Amino acid sequence: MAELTKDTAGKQAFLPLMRELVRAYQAFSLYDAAGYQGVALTPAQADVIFTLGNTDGMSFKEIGELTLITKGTLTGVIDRLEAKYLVQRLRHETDGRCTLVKLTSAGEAVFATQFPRQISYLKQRFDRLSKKERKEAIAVLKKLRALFE
Amino acid sequence: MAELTKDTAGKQAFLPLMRELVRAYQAFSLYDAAGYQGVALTPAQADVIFTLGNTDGMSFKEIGELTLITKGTLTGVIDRLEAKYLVQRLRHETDGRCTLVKLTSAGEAVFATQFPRQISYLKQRFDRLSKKERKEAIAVLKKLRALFE
DNA sequence: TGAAATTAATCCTAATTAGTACTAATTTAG
DNA sequence: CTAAATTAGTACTAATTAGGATTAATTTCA
Repeated sequence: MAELTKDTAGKQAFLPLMRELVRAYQAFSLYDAAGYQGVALTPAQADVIFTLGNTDGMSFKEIGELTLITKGTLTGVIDRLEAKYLVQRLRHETDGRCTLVKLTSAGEAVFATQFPRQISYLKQRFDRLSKKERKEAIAVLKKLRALFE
Repeated sequence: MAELTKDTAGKQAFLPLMRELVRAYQAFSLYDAAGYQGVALTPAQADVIFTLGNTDGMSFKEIGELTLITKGTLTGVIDRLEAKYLVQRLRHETDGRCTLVKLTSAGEAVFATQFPRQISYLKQRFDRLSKKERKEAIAVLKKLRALFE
């Protein structure tokens, strides 16, 4: 294949696939975010609450790995959750570098009501796919993800 | 199906699919963003430059529809591109409410070099899929997108 | 042991994002 | 024709994002 130019670059065969990936994710993301309308949680905050639910707390590092929120951002997200008394920072028992983040009882209560609520909301749409379709979609998405790792 | 609780919600069969969708998009997005390292363009700025390339300019509204950047954000993105002398705001001929955004000659030059560069960079990975795999992936992504519209 | 390297979190900056309110221009209707 | 509704863009706020510098604590290893 010859070098691409500004005129040929836009005609590459992979571009429709790339656009569909972006559109599919964005459609999902908008739907998900709409589920938090009227709840006093942003998607990032809900992600943290849902990650901490049913656990005894996690370090920033662990939360970051599970939610894919980077450290600098996470400090701010936890700050705002702490200001709402939904999580608390605790000293780590053995490693003084770590901070343990844990749901407060108010945070547990929010988790207990909002987590099932959001999952039900998402389930409405995802359950329109058959088991076979879900499996096929997972296989395709894994293949796509593997392209970039 | 009974009401979900905080204990059953996390066990829904659709969740692995949802996670794969998020991970696949994020892997792509990180790879794409890495392609702009060392170029003085952010992904959003590049998106606008690439959208305006090979055109005679577009209104904010048109750019927003194509890039999915909302109007409030777009004002800032265009501000920064204008500060770099890569685009210019022009008065719309017939509709005084519109502003026409157009690449400057510097902007055209950036488009002519960076657009093929980024497309080649993305193509390296996407071309690891066969034509058949791409078609299958598009079909799956369209089905996913349709769930949320 | 003690210096060097690593790790965890915070602080800071610049940019993007959504959303609301606002101004100006245009279009629509009565 | 004129008042009302719509449309386009800007201004502003709060939150998220990445990335780099910094500080404190821990681990490694010579």
